[in-house]
Amino acid sequence: MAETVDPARIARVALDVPRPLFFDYLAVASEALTSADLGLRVLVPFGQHRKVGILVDLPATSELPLAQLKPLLAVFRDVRPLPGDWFRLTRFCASYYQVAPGRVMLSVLPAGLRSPQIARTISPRRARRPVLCAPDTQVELTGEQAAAILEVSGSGAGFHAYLLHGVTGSGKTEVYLRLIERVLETGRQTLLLVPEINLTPQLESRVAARFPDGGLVCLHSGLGEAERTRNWCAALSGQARIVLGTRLAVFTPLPELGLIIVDEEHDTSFKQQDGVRYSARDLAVYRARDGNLPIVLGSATPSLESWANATASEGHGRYRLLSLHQRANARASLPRVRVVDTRQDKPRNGLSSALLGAIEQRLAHSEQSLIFLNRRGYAPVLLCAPCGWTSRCHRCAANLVLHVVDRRLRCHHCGYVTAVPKSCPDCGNQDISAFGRGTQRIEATLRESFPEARILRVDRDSASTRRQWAALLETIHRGGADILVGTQMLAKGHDFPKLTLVGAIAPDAALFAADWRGPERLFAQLMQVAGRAGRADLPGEVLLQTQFPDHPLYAAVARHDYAGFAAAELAERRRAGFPPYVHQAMLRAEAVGMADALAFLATARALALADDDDRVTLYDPVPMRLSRRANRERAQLLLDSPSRPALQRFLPLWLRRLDALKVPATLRWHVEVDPLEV
DNA sequence: AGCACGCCGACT
DNA sequence: GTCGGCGTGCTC
Repeated sequence: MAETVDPARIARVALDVPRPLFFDYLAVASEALTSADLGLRVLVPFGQHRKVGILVDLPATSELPLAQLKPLLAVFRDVRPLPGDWFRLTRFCASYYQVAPGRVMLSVLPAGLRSPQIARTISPRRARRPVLCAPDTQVELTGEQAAAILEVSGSGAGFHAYLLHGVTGSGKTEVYLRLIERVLETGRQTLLLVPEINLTPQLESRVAARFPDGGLVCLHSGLGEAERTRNWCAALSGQARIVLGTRLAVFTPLPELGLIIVDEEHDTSFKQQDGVRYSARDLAVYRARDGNLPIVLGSATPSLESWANATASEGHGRYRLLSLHQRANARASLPRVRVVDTRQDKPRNGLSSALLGAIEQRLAHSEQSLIFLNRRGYAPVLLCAPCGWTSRCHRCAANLVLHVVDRRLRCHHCGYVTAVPKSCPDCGNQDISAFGRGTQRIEATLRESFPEARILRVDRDSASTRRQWAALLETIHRGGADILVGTQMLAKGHDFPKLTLVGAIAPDAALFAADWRGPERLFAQLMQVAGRAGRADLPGEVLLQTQFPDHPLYAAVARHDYAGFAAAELAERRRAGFPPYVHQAMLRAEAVGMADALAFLATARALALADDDDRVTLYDPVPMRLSRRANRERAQLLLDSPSRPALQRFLPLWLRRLDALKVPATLRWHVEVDPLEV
């Protein structure tokens, strides 16, 4: 029975619970609430506990009798209320990604504002308005850069999405900086999203250097809880003028937001992989449209989704394409890419004679080489040839990787570590051998071939902490290494002035991977790592070792032809019915037994009723590619639709039916919209 | 998600 | 007789 009372008697509160519900409380007389208080944090009794929630409404009536409502315990007024556009963003995120709104709203708050202890007073940052420093006069803009800046800043206010496609070294960052400068001049804030700040510390220092007192704050997981809270509050209060952050920063409240930039927009780390599975890039586009402001997506190798949006024929010009073809430093030319046919030039221990020769040349000239291999460890598996035993993780459907550095076998999926057996556990044979190659093994091979060279391995094992990573970077910049061996960690935007040779040892694996996004990722990786070679006045060279020297992907890399690659790949996607030509969602289940997981998915599939939209297709449940991880069996069910609205309408109806299902206690399931890993 | 309440096996 | 197993169900 609904009761009607004075408007401000009932406080509707969002809480971090998995159900799509808000909870009603009684406002206490001493704390009169008005609509100006919507967006404040409140403390409420919830079950046996107290929880922090967010005041989302002051409804006239409640679904529940008033007698069942508990009173609010406190209303926090230490920071100003969350603004209306923040509510629209979090609610859009909740509905698009099929998550409870309260979950989104509370999980994106910094920990300091989520804690149920009475919030400590948040010490204000020193309040200084930005003082703009003069633009670097040494930096001469290229014509393309100037045109891009003019187009973005000349379009006036209002929503425009731009795809800034710029080859490595073409000066995308300078374009960002000039745009930020103009936005600051108009008294508005900028949100600059980057993939992983740990990997690109130089962007942070560049922005800080350009706007030395420009109210720059960073938001990423490397910050302590207190600092993150402080920076978040500085953004909300308007003190911070530039927010530089990782995916979570897309939710930063910015009352005077005037521009959003997403750097390396193709990077998969913009997609949150657990909890609320959102794409920060896509939410950023929503946010720009909602706020009626420009957004710039920048990349040397845009995601095919964005590229399609920016290509007149495909995306009907939804995004405007801004191209930077020239390198900003005119003397620096693009590296020459050479394909090494490993059927002719058979690699010994992974390295072809062409590559060895090229490294030797660089050593003779005191230049650096980078050997790129996306495989950590010494060897991906240990093998007993006589009986066929292989080192397998007993908790995952994966091999244990041999790490020679610490004489251990490691599972890269669950973290299991064990000693290297002295003999085969099955047959006792003493002669078990390392099969395949990882970074450690290549490093060892290079030490044998070039005993006098200084070799540095850079992967998640050698740079597991921020400090180690910084130390490695410092060594590289100092010229303290002749040969770098590393994974894609090394591919991210770093300038290594003396680096003139890049060798990709085994790119073929990704070429025929089960994942249809493999080629897109491989192309981006190769372009990115190739971009490390030959800056300044030293010409660079890239060697790709492959058994398929005529493959169009490598030919496109050699021509530095992103557009050609993208057109071919999009044609293939269209033919095969993959995104961006269909929209996908993935229902995933994990349980102790595979049968439980598959049975749940089969039931779920049957719950799609005949009267549901027939433009939504549900495929058969299948075990995931890594079907067992950390002793949990995993399976998934793919859904797709040529119509995004049709899929969006179907999902909540369907998920409500799934919620009502009784499932085994150990079974966990979730749905992911726009999944990246299929 | 927590964290209750709620009905069946081995212990003092 | 009780302690406690974790199977369902609610939290305004």
